[in-house]
Amino acid sequence: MISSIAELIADRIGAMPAGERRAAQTLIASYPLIGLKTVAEFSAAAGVSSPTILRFVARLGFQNYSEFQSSLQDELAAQLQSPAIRTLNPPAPAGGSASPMLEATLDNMRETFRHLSDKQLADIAARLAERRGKTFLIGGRFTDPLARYMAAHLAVIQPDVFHLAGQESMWRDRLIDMGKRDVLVIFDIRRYQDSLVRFAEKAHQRGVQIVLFTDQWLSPIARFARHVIAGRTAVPSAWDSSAALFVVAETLIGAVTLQLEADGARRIREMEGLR
Amino acid sequence: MISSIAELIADRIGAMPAGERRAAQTLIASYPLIGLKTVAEFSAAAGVSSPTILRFVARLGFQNYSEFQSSLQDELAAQLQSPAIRTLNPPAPAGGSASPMLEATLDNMRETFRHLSDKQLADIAARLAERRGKTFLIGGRFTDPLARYMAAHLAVIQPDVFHLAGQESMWRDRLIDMGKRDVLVIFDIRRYQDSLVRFAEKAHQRGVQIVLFTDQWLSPIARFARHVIAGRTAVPSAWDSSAALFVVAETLIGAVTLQLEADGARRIREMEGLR
DNA sequence: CAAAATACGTAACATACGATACAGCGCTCC
DNA sequence: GGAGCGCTGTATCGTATGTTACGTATTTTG
Repeated sequence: MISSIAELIADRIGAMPAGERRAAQTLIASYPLIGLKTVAEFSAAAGVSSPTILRFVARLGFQNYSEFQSSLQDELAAQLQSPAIRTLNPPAPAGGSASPMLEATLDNMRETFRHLSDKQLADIAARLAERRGKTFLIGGRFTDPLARYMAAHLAVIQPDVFHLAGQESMWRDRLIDMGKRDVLVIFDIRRYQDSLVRFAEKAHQRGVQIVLFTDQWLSPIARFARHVIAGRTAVPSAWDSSAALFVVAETLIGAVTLQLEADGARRIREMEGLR
Repeated sequence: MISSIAELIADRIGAMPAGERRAAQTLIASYPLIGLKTVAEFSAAAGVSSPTILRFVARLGFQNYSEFQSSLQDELAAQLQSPAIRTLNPPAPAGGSASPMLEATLDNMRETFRHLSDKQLADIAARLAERRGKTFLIGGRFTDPLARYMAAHLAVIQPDVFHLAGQESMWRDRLIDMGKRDVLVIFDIRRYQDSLVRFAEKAHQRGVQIVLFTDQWLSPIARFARHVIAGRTAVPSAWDSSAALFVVAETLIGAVTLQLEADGARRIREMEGLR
């Protein structure tokens, strides 16, 4: 079975005329980047004319050049997004690694943090630590526990931390307490909940700064969010995994704590005394 | 020093207007592929207009969109050519790693699963899937969200799943419903809560099978537990990490789901139909 | 060796793409 | 509360790009 364009080329390169073969070889040599550039650049790199390139992609079975490029991009996307399948060769059973679930989860975390700069985390932590206003947290059907988890920790080290629980109508009543100085932390992954989106929109209209934890496809709430954390959620299971978001949440909790300690927050010192 | 566009964005995202920030977040979320597509596609994905995308790349310092795309391609080329240096973010200065928090968490997970045999997980999953009795879940101050998370999932695929919330006196009243056929899942890490220990003991006396999620030093509840999952919790932070336990929980959820599907549970089939 | 078929490049064409001008809007700051 | 500024989207324009037609070169075959 042929799963990549590279294989497809290898399969048919024998039946190609000279010019197209040069195109094929050029593409393989720096796969797949040349294929993402323009026809003119591709043809120049291969030392042939533009039409030859087009005939080449046509011979591979594509209707036009765009379709060919889209395929390459999809392939690249699949590679970049799932590090586990990055290598063409099976990824070294290395100890026969027990759980594919665990492997996927670890990859998700690495990927999530790869797309998350230290600076971004520091910014969010600073915003949460800066105690001008209140902090609200809320989550969706399966992610609300993450909101609770974060709220439980933050509430220990600073005042005015509220987890929004219960019915939609209950949160809506809290909107009236929210303003520009406040922060709303929302967890929302597929399938995105309309109620949350509506709530986020209203909060946004009131000037509340939103920190969104979502998946890589971005909840529509991203539209209103000041900060977006996009975590990987794909695992070999019937469910999506929130583990990567969980780890980001823990990291943030740690950063906020550190920040407050550095600020010499009296609350922290008092707390130590109480232990 | 700034070596990748991703870093450049992270550096300047704070100083961007809302629309451009959405562009930035969209790009980071599926880096760098969206940036290789057309302006129209990029803008659609970000939910903004084309000019906003162009202003975004201009703000990053590029003369035009092509120059921006070329940079992305060069970056990608460098990345693809040397598979060893795959990471886009500063590739972990050998030990000093960007996020020691992440490294510690990943280690914790590997360690946790190393001490956790497949058979043990399978046994617990089987016990949870075998639907003779009820399933109760409860957690401590910071771990209760984990219990909620697990309950939220299990409740979807099987009946008689209850999360025990609220005051201690409230759970105690539920003891009367518990018997030999039932399972109680408890999350308890340092500092172990007396209330939970007392509750576990009483449940144990009633013949309830206890599945305990705890840390490597083992909560006193381990004494009464049928199954013990000991997760690593140490991280460079003021708090302990529950991430490893979280991943075990997700793994179990997946395993139970699979088991029930295999059993051909009618509920699962009906659920699919409802989607 | 001749004639036909295939391959390839040049040049003209049409489309879709990036770029720009402009107007409406919201926000901040007096 | 009003004036100014900055941000964003709509509509338009010019152009770079993919595409096609056609003529020449090259190879193949009888």
